[in-house]
Amino acid sequence: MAVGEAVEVNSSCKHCTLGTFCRSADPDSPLVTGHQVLKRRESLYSYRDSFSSIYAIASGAIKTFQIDVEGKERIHQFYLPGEILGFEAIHPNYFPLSAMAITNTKVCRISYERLIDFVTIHPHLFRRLMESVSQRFNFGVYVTAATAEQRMASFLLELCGRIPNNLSTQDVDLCMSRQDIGNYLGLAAETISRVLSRFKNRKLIVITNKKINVLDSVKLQWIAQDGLADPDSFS
Amino acid sequence: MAVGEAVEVNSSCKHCTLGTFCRSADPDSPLVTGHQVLKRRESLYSYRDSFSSIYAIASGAIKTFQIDVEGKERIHQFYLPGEILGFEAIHPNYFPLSAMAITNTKVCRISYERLIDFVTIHPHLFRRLMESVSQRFNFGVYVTAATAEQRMASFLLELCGRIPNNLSTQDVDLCMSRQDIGNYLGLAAETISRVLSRFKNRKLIVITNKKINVLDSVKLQWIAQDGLADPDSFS
DNA sequence: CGCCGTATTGAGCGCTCTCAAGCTAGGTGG
DNA sequence: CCACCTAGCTTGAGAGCGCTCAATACGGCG
Repeated sequence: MAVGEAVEVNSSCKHCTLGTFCRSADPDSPLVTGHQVLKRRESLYSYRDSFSSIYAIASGAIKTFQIDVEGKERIHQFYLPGEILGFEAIHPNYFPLSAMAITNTKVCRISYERLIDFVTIHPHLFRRLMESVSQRFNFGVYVTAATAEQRMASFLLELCGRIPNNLSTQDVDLCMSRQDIGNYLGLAAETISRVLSRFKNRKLIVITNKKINVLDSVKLQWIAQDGLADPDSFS
Repeated sequence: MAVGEAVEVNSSCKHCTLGTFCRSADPDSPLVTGHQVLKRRESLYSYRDSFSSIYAIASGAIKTFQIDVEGKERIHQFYLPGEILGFEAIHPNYFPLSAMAITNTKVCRISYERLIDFVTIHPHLFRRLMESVSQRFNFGVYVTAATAEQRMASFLLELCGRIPNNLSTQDVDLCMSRQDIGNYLGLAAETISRVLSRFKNRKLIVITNKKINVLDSVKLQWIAQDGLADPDSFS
């Protein structure tokens, strides 16, 4: 997509970190310098790619990850609509993690140099950016929790809160595979499957294919906090 | 310390994220609005404290953590001289984690509102700040690694790279307790002790009290990457 | 309808945890 | 200056959670 092309607005834009900044600039120097449409499994950038832009998710979802010598994938983070990825690349000046679409995805490219200019002119954009960074620092604080149930409960609750337009905050679209969740939480895919089944049997959630409906977020919070099974749990 | 007081320079300042910005302002409106000296175990801020400032470490070290219902501590991050903490509090507008000195420590307080003003005037400060944020995002990517040895090796190597003035990059001052390291890596303190002993027996490191000397960073990197013991390891 | 990737479920093993007992180092007071 | 005291570290033994390997079930897509 050519630089300066008009930026269309879609439903997720109104929840985006950038707010209206991506559309408020003059046509010759927009903040968002292009879009990219990715199919599932397509790469946004790869380990050691040179850095010049960060990206905002317009729709879909992206995972950032490393591959170890044995070929095992360690997922560093998932990114959902409205969220920004690529900050990791600023300091080393290359991407230290690879990024791949886990579903059909559209991203907005933000030139880092242009972002610096914008921030200087618009203090409010700096606020938005730091809020996004701040939120990101709070993601995944639970990945070292003692038990698999603690990690999974925390993960589900966090996802509920991150999904834009989630009125009920009860329905989660599990766009990532069990393997991906496992690679994020430091657990085997089979363990993810088992824990979800246990949650289902305890009537804490309903699983319908890739969608999860949280029935009892209070008990999930208990589990997330201390890993103790609730009194009336007969796995 | 009164606002506007002259900011003294110590050895760690020249490696600080803020660079010279903390001293470059006019006396009526400095970026650093005060200092705080903490003894070991003293609290810098606590969970749910209201947010108005972030902090730069001048000397010493700080840990940020949560306490669960069972009283177990989960450490989110360690902060060393020159590093900045408190970003997590921007979005919720309160501190979602507690912060405590793990050794005698001195911090510089940075008013967030003043930081916003400064960034607008000084694009270079924005660059420094984003570099710091970027670095921080790359910390601890290994905490979900499969084995305890992988996590510990990665942790040691990361610490080597983070210590300011570390010419050899081989000596690490382990200012935190085994328990703290365990709470950070999601392992028991006993496991930390055992892994360090194994590294010592394999002649990968030398442990003298709280100091660690890395003898074979190459093998540590192998362990960090795939958890495989090297051929000549007789734990 | 049949294929293939993904998810589920089971059995057995192994790494890490827990519990517990020494050990070490640093600080305190006689 | 040394004995004591305490907190932290080390090391051992046994148990348990999650991993691996494997078989089966499911579901999307041609």
